[in-house]
Amino acid sequence: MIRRLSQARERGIPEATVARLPLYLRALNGMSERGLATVSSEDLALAAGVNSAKLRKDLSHLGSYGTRGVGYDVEYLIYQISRELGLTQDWAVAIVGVGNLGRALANYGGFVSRGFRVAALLDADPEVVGDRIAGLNVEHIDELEAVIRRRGVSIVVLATPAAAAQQVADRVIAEGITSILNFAPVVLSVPEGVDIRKVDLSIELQILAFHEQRKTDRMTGGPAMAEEWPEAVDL
Amino acid sequence: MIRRLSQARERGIPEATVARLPLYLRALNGMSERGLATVSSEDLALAAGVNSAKLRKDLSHLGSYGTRGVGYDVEYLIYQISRELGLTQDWAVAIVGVGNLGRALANYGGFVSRGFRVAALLDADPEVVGDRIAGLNVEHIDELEAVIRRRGVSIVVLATPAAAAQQVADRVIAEGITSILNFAPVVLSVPEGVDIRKVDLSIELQILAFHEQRKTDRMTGGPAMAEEWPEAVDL
DNA sequence: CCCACTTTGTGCATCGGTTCACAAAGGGAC
DNA sequence: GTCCCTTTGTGAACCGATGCACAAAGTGGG
Repeated sequence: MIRRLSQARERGIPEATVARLPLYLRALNGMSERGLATVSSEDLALAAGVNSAKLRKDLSHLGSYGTRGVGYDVEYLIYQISRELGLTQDWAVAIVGVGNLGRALANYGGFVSRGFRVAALLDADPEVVGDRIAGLNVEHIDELEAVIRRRGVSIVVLATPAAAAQQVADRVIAEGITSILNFAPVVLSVPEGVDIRKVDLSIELQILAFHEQRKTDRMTGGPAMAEEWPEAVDL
Repeated sequence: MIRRLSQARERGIPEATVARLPLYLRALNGMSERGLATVSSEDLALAAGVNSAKLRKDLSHLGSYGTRGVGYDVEYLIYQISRELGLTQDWAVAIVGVGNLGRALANYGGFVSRGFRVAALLDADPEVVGDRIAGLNVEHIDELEAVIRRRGVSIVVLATPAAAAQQVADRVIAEGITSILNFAPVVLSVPEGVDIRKVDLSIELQILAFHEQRKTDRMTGGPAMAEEWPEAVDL
């Protein structure tokens, strides 16, 4: 008996595909709310802002869930993607660092929506420890290990100052955490097997500035005035 | 006369390289503060969390700024990368949407550090209009076009609710803005030539959840119990 | 039952990015 | 000046991702 299924799904969905699945899921949820029963790859791709061939190939990595001539069943696809992403279980998230950003994250609605639950807020500043934010008590960083264990936290969000991030990371990793979302502007060094995702506002701005400069250069000076640095004559 | 320079720099640094330059810049700034005069690709790569061959290739796209046998001059390289990224001029940034996130962004120190200046805060809620945040007056969204023009804003940060983002984007684009950093969880549709960068907290979490699930699966159930969805028998 | 039409799933060419490995280039000792 | 050591800059192989284009599979009408 030939196990056709495994052909597509057997261990390993491309990373680029994984990064787009949440996008598809969001688009599908919108369609579900609007009462759509099925959707074609063309329409879904449009809503998600990608090319339809790419969408089909992405979905084909999960399995063969479409119907030729018809499209994809919206609810069924939502279920499949959710399951693949692990959103059918719920994840307890701890936010470390309750400054402006940590507060914003704690209050961010889209967080809880699907699968994620803010289970703890921690900070080192005695001034904010004990505050009630988004229905949670802010706890002292000394409690970090205990809180992680007690609440079954499996994802940690770092919203601390840069100087504290590595230290906190080391502690949560020692406690068995292997998934970290880091907002602090530092390169964390972590052992094999720990997943770090980094969100860095100033890097995003710098990338924009690069392109913006290119655009305005093209308008005005142009390529000719490319070499206007002080010294540095190169051949 | 052969223009060897253009070989490397002529129009176009790979996108992947551009995304890493800010990382190098941050590492270099740290070294500069610690008084280091030169740095090898090996050391800089380590500090930035990348492979040294990749670092060298990245830098080679800007020009030939290293010295064989020695390494790179820290200050000089900072200057070159800054210039390439367009950080030698300063950019006026407007933040639209002064909720929790907008407030966090306005107060974020690393923002101003190099080249960026928060020049305006705008919101639709009359409750917050007039508030003073991070030394700025919050202005009403009706003033959007006027403020952009008056303050010479060239980068807009969207921290509005999802429902408002597209509308605000349309307005700022009409005003000539071509660089947008979007925190709202929507796919913006924009004309050719407008650069959008998207930061999406819930997508990052979902990607983490995917990997976390894989890891715990491997520990417990394993690959055998991969097909446990209700209906759906596939061949 | 057959035909025309729609839409998926995928083989294949292509592209951009990463990594290896090494020749070329510079520094310093003698 | 010559030799040895260090480190850059890059050619070339490799790898993953993208997009085209089409065969396969399904629907609906007559």
